[in-house]
Amino acid sequence: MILTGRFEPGDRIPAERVLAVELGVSRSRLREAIKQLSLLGMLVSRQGGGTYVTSMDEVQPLRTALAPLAPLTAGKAGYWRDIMELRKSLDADAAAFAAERADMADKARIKAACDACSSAFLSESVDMDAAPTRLPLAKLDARFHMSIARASHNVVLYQIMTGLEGLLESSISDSLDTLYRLPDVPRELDLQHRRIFDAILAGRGDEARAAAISHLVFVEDQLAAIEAASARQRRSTQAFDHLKTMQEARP
Amino acid sequence: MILTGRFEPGDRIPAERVLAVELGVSRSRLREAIKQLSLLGMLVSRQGGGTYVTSMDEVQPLRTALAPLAPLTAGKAGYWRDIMELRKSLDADAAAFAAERADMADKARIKAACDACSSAFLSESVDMDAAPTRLPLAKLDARFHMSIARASHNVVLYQIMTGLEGLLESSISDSLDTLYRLPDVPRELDLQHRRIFDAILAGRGDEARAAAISHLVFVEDQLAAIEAASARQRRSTQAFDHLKTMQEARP
DNA sequence: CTGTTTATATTGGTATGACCATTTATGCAT
DNA sequence: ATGCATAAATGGTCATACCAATATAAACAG
Repeated sequence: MILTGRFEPGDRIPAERVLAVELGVSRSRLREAIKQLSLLGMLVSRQGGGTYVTSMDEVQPLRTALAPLAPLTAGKAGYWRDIMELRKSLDADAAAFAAERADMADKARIKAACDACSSAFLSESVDMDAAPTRLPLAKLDARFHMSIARASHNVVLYQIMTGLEGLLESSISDSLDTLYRLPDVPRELDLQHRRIFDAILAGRGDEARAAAISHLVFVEDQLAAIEAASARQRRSTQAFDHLKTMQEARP
Repeated sequence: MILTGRFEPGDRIPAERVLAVELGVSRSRLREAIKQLSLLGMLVSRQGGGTYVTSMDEVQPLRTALAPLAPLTAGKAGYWRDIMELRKSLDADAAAFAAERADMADKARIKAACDACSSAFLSESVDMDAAPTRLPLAKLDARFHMSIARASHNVVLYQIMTGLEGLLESSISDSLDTLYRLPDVPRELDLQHRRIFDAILAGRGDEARAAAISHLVFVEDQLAAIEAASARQRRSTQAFDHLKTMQEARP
């Protein structure tokens, strides 16, 4: 029905009880179908409010479809390395395409996201936990990259990068939080962001690509260092526990 | 429960009526949850048989999750161009990583897929519709690229490429079928495949990357030509119909 | 007449019980 | 032990009722 145009994005579909009799099925069966479409992000239900057709422009099937799978990857070491490995290519493409195709609205969005990152990154050092309304730094950073992906005018690329972002976040949210609290890292990240943004603004695709790659390499290295440190910490703790157990066992 | 290891891949989970009381929810609610996990490919139900946990090794969440969404992309022109644009990067990465990391089993799989393509491509010209058991050429071609993706040892890359393959197929299956029936195209495709395979076998990453890119560019060009031709055909047919209508209207 | 508050109706979320179709297990006769 | 018919188990569907959140309509105060 959505495909045939009976329901436009944003429309509210008939109530379950109504649609069920219209389709000649029970409400249970209809609900199971709606659940599936909701999982794909095509429908969204609000209790008491109704069920609405998602705007296809902003449907993010990858993200929504992958979300329930995230726990599977939480534990896996190396999973985030796979993601970052891909992002080096995808972000590079996105930056290059954005440099070639971004219109004024795109550039404005990128600038806004970049500025938001700057102010957050640079003010973080002075007033630590200031406004609770402010988004987490990781979210702002992700938003900047997503604005570039959107400016690439490649919907598949945009959706995949959105999905990967969600996966990465659920995979190593702790390390991501740590990343922005390292000394001098926010300043460096902001510099790299500006370099990418300037290249896109100037329409220099190759330069944007190179800047994106070096940015991702930097982030990857930092994350690797954080992971290694936390692993070292774990081993140390375990060793200490072991030692304590031995001492207690010998009173 | 799957994550905590209570249910191993291949196990049969308790009956709905049993599991529902164990979890303290109604059977309807449990069924909706099972439907979602089934959509993700983690569970598979057989009426009368039971519900089983899918082997996580071969779970292809993207493909299964995106399948219902495919019709949305069928009509959109330019959608396949977005996909191909990405594949140029992803296939290049996959080939390069495969050249660096493929073990003997990987190489054997790639060789098998490549040989299957060769025999199918080259025999097609002599005996058209020979064995009905033989897979469509597009499937064989896709399998070759997937074997490379798997050899990259990057599970995220593998899943994304699998998903994109399914999307591309459902997006322009007609044009894909036409592609392998063009004169001299199968021979050229096979040559390019062999070039990629040889580079991977020899462990030359850069060469594999370059071969993959030029291969994708070739395919993209051919598909563009096919699409353009079919569009021309459509316009011509419409014009003819219009003409006929005018003539019939003036008896 | 207007804006606010309250009451009612609508709607999604859940629970329960029943029945059907298919598969699997059981038991009987050979 | 084997083969077949019957019974049990299991997923698929339907119908009904009730709960919770929301939206709409009615009532009310200004």
